[in-house]
Amino acid sequence: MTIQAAKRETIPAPSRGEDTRQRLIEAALEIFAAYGFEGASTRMLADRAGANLAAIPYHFGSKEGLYLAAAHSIVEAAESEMSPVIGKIERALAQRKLDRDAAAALLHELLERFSALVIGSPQADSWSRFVLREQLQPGAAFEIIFEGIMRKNARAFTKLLAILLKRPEGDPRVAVRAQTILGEILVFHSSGTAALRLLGWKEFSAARLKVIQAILRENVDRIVAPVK
Amino acid sequence: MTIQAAKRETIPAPSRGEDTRQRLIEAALEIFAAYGFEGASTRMLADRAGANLAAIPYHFGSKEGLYLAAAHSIVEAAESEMSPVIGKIERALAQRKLDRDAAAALLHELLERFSALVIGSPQADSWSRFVLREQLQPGAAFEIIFEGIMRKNARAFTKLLAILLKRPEGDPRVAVRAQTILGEILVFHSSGTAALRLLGWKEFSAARLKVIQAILRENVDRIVAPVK
DNA sequence: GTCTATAGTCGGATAGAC
DNA sequence: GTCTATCCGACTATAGAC
Repeated sequence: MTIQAAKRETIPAPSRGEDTRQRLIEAALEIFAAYGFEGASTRMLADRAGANLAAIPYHFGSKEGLYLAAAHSIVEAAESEMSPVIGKIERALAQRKLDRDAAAALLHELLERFSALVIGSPQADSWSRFVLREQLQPGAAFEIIFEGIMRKNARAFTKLLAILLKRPEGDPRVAVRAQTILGEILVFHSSGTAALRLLGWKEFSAARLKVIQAILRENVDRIVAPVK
Repeated sequence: MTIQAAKRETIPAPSRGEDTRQRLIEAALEIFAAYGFEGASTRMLADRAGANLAAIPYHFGSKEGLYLAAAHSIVEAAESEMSPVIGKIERALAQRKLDRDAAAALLHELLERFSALVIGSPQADSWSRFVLREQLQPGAAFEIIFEGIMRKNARAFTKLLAILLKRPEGDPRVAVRAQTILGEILVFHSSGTAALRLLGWKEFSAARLKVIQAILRENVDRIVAPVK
């Protein structure tokens, strides 16, 4: 193995420019999520990244270019986080007719992973807020995120749900129900401030995430339970 | 009855200043909801209200003063919309021990009213977005809204839920479940853009609100159903 | 690639006539 | 109370030295 080949396999030593670029994207995720596009100034962004103001137009063309680059980085991160479960579900759906128990197990795994991502991980806090803001005022970044993550995940989720509810996949009632279940998770972010206050909590610790996940699981089991 | 007394009972002829003030608040609800505090400019606000730029500092002291006045107006509107149900629930809780069926009926009424408010009414669209943005970045307006509406409504909701779940009111598992159920409704706003696309809908029409409400009701009934 | 300096724009708020 | 005109600060983007 040549030194060149070895280098390609390990983390490549980032050039100075590439490093600045990366730090700017990380700063952008935090700052845009916290203050919104207009609320964030290029000075804030550069300061947080430890970079120069002029580095933004240099690397990304404009403030908006940096914003879109941040959206892309969310897609990449969410993709790598969710793709193991999504892949497993897609393979299961393609290969054989899923029975109830197998479908329920996959559904639980999907929701647990998703709730941990949305509620638990401190890094994902910025992602959720960024996405939430973009939904409030959808622009080019919304297209990137919707096509990059949401469509594929929702599709896998809806298919599993259709099996459990014994309804055709295209039934709008299945899709609506999928949204309501996702809402049970997302509320802890979109209304997180109010939720924490009403619960008398200071933050969503790991222990509390477990409490939430247990209830989410119970709710879902009851919602998809066969009618007797 | 004197003319003066008659005037007091009908809508009072608004003075020119009071009228401008009111139009500015209405514009503020729309514009701040759509673009956020920083994204909205005083020029946009004045134009939408058909008022002069200088009217904002004159009537409200500053752009922020107008923002807080808009928050207050949301509290008043939500109060008048929800208070009939909330009052009914509070009276029922105070006067007698509620049985399951009565509690369930009140819960359905509360959720139906709330979902119609959040998803259905076109005016409420601005309110929800305004509140959502304020949760993303809580400031003085959040206090006004939280203390003015959220606490009282959540309290009534949680008490009903505690009865149906046969658990003490203070049980965090009851409060968490309350949040998840609210999430089923709120998701159609906070993630409305994505939800509409995934459902293949253009907007939430009255007929579609009915579909959503039917599913919400079914979900809630299953969630609070007694364990067999 | 990174820096300083600055151009050019737009924002919120004010002054003062009416 | 309402208007026009204007100030002043903050912003994004660029130019050009290093």
